[in-house]
Amino acid sequence: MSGEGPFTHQARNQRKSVRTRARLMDAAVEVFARDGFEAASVNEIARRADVVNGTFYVHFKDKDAIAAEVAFKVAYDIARQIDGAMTHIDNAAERFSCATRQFIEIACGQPQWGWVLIRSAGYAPEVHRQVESYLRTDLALGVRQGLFDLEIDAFTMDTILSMILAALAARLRGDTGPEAASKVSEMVLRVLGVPAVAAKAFAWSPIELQGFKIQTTL
Amino acid sequence: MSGEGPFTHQARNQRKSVRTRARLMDAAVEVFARDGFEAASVNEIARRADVVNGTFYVHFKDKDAIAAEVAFKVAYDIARQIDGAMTHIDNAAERFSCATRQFIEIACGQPQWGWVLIRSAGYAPEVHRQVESYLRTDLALGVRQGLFDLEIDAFTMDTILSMILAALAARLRGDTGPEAASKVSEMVLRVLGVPAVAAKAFAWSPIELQGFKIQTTL
Amino acid sequence: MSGEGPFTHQARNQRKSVRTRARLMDAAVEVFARDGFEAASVNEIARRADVVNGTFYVHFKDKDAIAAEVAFKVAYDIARQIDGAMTHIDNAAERFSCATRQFIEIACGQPQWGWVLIRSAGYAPEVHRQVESYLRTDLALGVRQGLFDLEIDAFTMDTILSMILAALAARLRGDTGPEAASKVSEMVLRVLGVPAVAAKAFAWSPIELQGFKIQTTL
Amino acid sequence: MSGEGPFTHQARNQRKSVRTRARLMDAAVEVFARDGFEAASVNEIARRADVVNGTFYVHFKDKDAIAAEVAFKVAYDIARQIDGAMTHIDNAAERFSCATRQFIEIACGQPQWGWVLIRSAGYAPEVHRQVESYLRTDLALGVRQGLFDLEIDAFTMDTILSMILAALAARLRGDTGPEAASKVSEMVLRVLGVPAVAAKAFAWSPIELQGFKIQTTL
DNA sequence: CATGAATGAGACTTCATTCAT
DNA sequence: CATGAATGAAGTCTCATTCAT
Repeated sequence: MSGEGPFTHQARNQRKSVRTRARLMDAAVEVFARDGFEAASVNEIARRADVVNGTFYVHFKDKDAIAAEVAFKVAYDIARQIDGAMTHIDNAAERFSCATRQFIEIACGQPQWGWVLIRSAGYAPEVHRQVESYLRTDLALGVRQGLFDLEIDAFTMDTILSMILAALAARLRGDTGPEAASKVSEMVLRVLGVPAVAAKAFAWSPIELQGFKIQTTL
Repeated sequence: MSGEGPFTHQARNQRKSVRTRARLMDAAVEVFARDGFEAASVNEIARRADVVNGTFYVHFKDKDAIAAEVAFKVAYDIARQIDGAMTHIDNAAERFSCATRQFIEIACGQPQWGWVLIRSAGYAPEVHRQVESYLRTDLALGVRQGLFDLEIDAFTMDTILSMILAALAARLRGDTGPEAASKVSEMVLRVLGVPAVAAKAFAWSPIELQGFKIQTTL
Repeated sequence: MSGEGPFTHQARNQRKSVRTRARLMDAAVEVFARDGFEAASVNEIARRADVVNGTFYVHFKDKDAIAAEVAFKVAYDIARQIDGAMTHIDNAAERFSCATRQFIEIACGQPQWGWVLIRSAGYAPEVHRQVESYLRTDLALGVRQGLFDLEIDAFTMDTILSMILAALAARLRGDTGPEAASKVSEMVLRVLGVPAVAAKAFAWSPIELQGFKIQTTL
Repeated sequence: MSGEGPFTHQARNQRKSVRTRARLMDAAVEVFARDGFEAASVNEIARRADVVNGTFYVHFKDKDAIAAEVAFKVAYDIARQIDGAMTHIDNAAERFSCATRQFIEIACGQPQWGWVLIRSAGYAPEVHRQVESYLRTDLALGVRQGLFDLEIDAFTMDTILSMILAALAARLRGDTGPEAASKVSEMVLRVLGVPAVAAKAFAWSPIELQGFKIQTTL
């Protein structure tokens, strides 16, 4: 067991079964992040959780089960934190920019969670759909506010999400610095029809990136 | 062997060794496209190529080797064809739009090649870099022509490529129709700073999509 | 727990420990009957008994222990009931025919018990020996009465028992109807030396098949 | 590898693949005979055949596949040998008695093959059906010859086969001596309606039990 | 070159059983 | 007594890879 992951931390005062389950989930995050779903092995997850092979199956039916649960929890927690921190922002462009930048920074702060989000597309597509639904709310708002002039359909959502995830991946790979979040925000705002100058302003405005800790819900 | 794939076709008059190699590559395209790199098995590739598994290793060092070669060839051939068909276009926005739309349509016409391109990110990153270098030429041209106002750096390239591949994937999944190519072209042109009206014009202008056949080079 | 099995029924007014044990035995009957001894799992037995797997080992040393006990009780109860219902019959051929036919019908009425009897040969051979000892009494009587002319040794017993169990299995599989009991009775009586006409008469005489309920003894 | 089994012997001059396959089949006979189908493990079969685990799957799809093939070959070879040795016998009672006695003795001479035949009921029912079909020919002949007066239906066949296999099992367990074959022949002939004296005569007549070697066909 | 049998590591999964609570 | 989490051995099966022919 390499330290204590977020799930384990959250479960520290619960009964043993819950703690073991949490250790398995933290281990799964690490393994899925590093190897991807296909190459990840239940054995490796169990080893990292410091339990024997068979214990895994006491808690999860199979690899798919833990993968889905992990991906969902990761997405949910990040989304919830971002959302909670933006209740006071009304302008859709600002909301979008803020959410995107926070999303990327939070995910970078916990690189394994970031990779899980990126890779979950293959095995837990509902996670991306959930992220899209969060995004879509603000984009639709922007259309109503007259800020955006692009039709927000499934294809648009898909494309925009792929831009954000590409930026996240570049950050996680170390190919780019923290400016990536603003860069991709600016690019998306341009796509949405925000004039170049305004797009730059929204995307690069100083925001207070809350030093969110990953705080899981079980 | 299910018919004759592009590589096999190209090798039809060569000596046996070359033909076997080509059959293995066609088989690999099918298998990687269908199963992805991890889930693909050498045995399955060999079976589809109508050779025994040992023969595989006469021609390729391992699974990674054939994967890289296949992805590279696929990307190279598609890029070369697109490029060759655009020698007469000077306007960078027009070139980009044309290239993107043709790229997507060609890849859709040979869905397995399309999937290989998308999935190769994981196991043959140099393929994406090559595609990017093709794109970059036109984007840099656009900047020189004063059409684009975005700095064309590695991050920008990466993001734009992810948009195009997202559109291709949506097409291949059947989530969208042929309009996806123009849609994503328009979105990228907006990103690049082309005014909305002009972006729409470039992206949706009728072009003659050459009925390119996949024609491989060995 | 699917309803209430015979053992559970019998234990309904006893203290909890006894009831748990009975539930495990009823569950074991179901599982052994359905899956056979090898394929049966303690986990499955416990699940059906609505206890956790650890509880199993409070009551039984291992799988063999419950298997033996279940098989023994099943055989004992059926035999006792048949025997009790024949106190008024003196003729050995009639006794045999009656016992065989009732045995098969009772076991068919509770198919799981039937399968346990058949399959117990593999893991609880003493059960068959017990059934044989019941049979042997009547066959020896028949010899003394001059009805049977076959030496009643262990081999004979074994063969006759296999005939009866084959008939029971055919009934349980649904390969044959209720006439199987009389058919096999007739066949055995022929083996024992009863003239064909008499054998037929004994085997097919109407008897009142008591609607025995399975009533267990703990 | 404990010596050389019949299949291996037969394959001794064939190419390696055939020999390995034969070794696996001989090993499977041993393991199925000793443990039964359920308890038999592919690992154990491979170990006895002196090949590694994975080699098993080069030759057989799974445990069912080798079990079915082994059971079928065993039954076929024994039946063929018995049949070939009785071309000169016309009387059905004599044929039946001879076949039964030879069957038991041959199977006893290769105890593992005997156990496979007995146990194959559970996993390769077609084997028993095949044996029955051999038997049925002679029984039907007996009816036509006026020797037997019992209707030869599926249930009758099933019961008679169970008698013969019970005798074989008793022999294999060592519960009885060579007289078991004649004893069970006599019992079956009585079932079939042959008068007691004649049944004894047929069943105990001296026959020359060919010292058949198990000789397999691949 | 091509064959194809063999390998052996390793993946997934089940299960009888133990033991601290 | 009952719980139920944990164990670890064992089993099934796949697969990349090697090598003698």
